[in-house]
Amino acid sequence: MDIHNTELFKGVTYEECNKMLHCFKTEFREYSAGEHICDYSETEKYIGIITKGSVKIIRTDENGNNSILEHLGENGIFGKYIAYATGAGDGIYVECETPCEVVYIGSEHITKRCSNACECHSRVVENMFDIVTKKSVELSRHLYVLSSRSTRDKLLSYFRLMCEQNKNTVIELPFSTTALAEYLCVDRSAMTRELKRLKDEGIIIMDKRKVRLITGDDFNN
Amino acid sequence: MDIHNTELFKGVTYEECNKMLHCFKTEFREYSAGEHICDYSETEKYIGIITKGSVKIIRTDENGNNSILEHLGENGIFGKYIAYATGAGDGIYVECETPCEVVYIGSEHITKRCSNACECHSRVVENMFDIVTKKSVELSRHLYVLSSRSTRDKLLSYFRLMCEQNKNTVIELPFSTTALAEYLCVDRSAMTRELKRLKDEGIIIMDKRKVRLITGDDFNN
DNA sequence: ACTTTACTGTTGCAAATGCAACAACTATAA
DNA sequence: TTATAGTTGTTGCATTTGCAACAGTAAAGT
Repeated sequence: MDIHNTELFKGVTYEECNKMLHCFKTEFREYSAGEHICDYSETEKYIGIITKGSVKIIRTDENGNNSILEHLGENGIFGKYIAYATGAGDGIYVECETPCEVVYIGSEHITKRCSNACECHSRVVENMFDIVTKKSVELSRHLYVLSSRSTRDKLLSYFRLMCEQNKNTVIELPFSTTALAEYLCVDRSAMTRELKRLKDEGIIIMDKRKVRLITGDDFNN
Repeated sequence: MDIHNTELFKGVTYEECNKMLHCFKTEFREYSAGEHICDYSETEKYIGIITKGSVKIIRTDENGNNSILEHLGENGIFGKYIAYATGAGDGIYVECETPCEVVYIGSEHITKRCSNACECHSRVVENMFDIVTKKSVELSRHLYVLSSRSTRDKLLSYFRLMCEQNKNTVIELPFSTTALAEYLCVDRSAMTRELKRLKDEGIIIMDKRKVRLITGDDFNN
């Protein structure tokens, strides 16, 4: 994906974008699968935009256990403004998943205005706010799901959120059930058991990764 | 608190701030305790800064149950850029807690640059990013705590985060234990039971809202 | 001073959950 | 093809947890 078409430059013409990119002194780098891209603590002064491939944001806790905080594909963004909480002995780093290309931009270029006060620059700032806000909503959604006390309710609120987002009563899980259990922070086997109950009780219909929610008001479509 | 001293205008001189405030066409309003300030869905085009008193952000779910998403005191900010996830039938609104004063600013004034390209305006943008990022970190911290599977681990990771933040092995809970249970999304009585166990096992010492974590390496200070 | 509301501590019990372990299956790489 | 790693479904069991209920205390308002 061309950097001109990424979310950060949405609504900006090709020419304007080029001018800005030049003005921003961007850097470009390529990585191969498995490569360590950077430690998150180093990203205090720049953002990275993934224009090709995918990366993982990984937390390593004091005991050396890894957990994946996020998958970022094309158009994904990390670094300044996109922060994660860290515990005491924890480290967070960015790792290349599939061969990828990253464009780096110094964060001061985003906020500082050049003397021209170009209109397009305002647009970039707006876009950056959109991106950050979207991330917050994502976190907030996750929190919303986790605030349910039982596995059953976690599953149901997750399904409901997804259905609402897709404006549909059928959803396709974006990851494996193993990963879903991780997302919901519950034991996988216990979750499978609960899914079985939901199926048996006719509350959901599930086929592979397709899930249909059977609600009281529209069980016939 | 004077609007000039709020986080959004940090690092901006009094005069510059005045100019901007004039340029921004801010609005000012006062509310009395219990008053409904606004529905969160209306805040698509502005932000509100609390210069006096406090407000609550409240979610009402489809069954009419209320839950407090956040308390905001002086310097607190809500509206555009500060988003919350909503479920299907949920509504989110802002309610006055103690008599308060709110300054409203149209969000377009923050991102758009005026023709002067004043330095101070960049500073405001930076500050806004800081505020939003801080919120994200807060969400991320909450998520981190909730990702523990047991009540015990939730308590411990919460205590550890607090200790680290305060650079101390003693913390003072910022809310009642009832509210803590809500924050951890666990049953209050079950949590009290677990706290008792932690005390009995000598892992924590607790007196009212003061908690001391007894770790392996520094049990004597 | 009295009323009311909120907070805290406790307990019994049924139900939910994490954990461990195993087998079947799929996908991927060698 | 075989080997290897990852995913899924299942079950027994000990433990944790939510829930309901009650009593005592603290705080706040009238």
